[in-house]
Amino acid sequence: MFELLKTDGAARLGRMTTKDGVIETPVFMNVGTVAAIKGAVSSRDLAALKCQVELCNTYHLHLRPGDEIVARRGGLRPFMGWEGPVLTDSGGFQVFSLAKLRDITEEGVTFASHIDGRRIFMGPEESMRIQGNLGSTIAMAFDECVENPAPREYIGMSADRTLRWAARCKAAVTQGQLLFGINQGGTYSDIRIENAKRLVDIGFDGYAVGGLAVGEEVPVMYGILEDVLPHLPKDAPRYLMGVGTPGNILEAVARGVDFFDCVMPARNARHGHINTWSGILNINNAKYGEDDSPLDPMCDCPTCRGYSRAYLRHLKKAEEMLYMRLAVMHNLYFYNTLMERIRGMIEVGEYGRLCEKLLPVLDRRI
RNA sequence: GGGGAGAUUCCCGAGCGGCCAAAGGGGGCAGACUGUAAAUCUGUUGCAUCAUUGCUACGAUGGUUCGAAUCCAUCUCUCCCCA
Repeated sequence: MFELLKTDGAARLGRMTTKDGVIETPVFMNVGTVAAIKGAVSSRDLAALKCQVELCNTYHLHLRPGDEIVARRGGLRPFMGWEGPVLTDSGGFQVFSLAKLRDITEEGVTFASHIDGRRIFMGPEESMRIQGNLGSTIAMAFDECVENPAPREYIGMSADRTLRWAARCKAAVTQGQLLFGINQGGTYSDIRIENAKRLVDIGFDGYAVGGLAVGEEVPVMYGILEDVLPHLPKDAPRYLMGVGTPGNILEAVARGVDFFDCVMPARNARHGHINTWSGILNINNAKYGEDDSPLDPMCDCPTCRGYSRAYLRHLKKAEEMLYMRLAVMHNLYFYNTLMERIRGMIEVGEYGRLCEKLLPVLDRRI
């Protein structure tokens, strides 16, 4: 299962062994919500991008193509041609992102499908059944992700309900699937801590911190991590959901997080923001029109090995889909390489030095 | 040769006496994006100025008017129809 190999301060080097493959942590999971990385990047490409885990979404795949269709193809992994581990998000984030299209009760959430408006009910049992059909390596508990800031009494009520849902998820999870519980509690540390303790009492294969990076200030997020992580078992992986920028990841690893996922590298790439080891480059900018250097001279991803900024900018301006593919591949490679460097530096006990070097640089605009 | 239509800001295109530096697109420039309803969204786009404001602009020139992109005259150029 999960082995903690080494620590460097609060930063952890770990290894999670699953039936679908080994995950070296800290890890960044590459987001393919509908069983596809947006930007025409295939599961085959992912291996060349040092991806370890692909993340897919329960809600989206339940709507289309339908989880039973996926189940009949043997699950997500054979369906999308990815041989490594898959984590499925439970649909809890859609309780937040589709807030205008849903209604919550103790039993679960009724969504108006964003595709055709038809009513979809999803509660803990439904989410577990769907994730079982999807055949993911790791299933996530069905939770309510609440925007920040939110009134204390709502957060308290919601976190309690999410906890009851977590217990129902544990009872309903498909045999052979790993299940991570999700800590909630908004920006209120006492609610978070109490919630974390009770989550640990139920017992999960891993623990996620959810409901962060949804409106609160970044230092508040770091504070919550400092308060909550010490209450989670050391021998279980911790997953900070939906985070974040390279700087966010460095800071969170320094506080003891092992798993990450985020749409940023793919979405930002599609929109022109390119991660480099000197900061964020916006390929839309006119100054790159005749720049013959690669996106990042320090990068050896397939994009940087073959194409110039001038060409990428042209493809972007011409709205050629090749732009997206090349840019998304670069950013994912960057994130996965960042995680590799993080692991390497924890291993040699120099994680602090890596942070000193990279933190002032990676999230800055160039 | 005869008859008709038109020339607007980088482009297309609306406006047809004052509320016009002039709608709306496009393009350009810039910004946002954190468990993806996102190949999306926002701002900006004559010059000068912090701003008030000033200057230059609706093919050209002249005119009518307190006031013209809008009305009149002439000119230049485009397009369509008939011979």
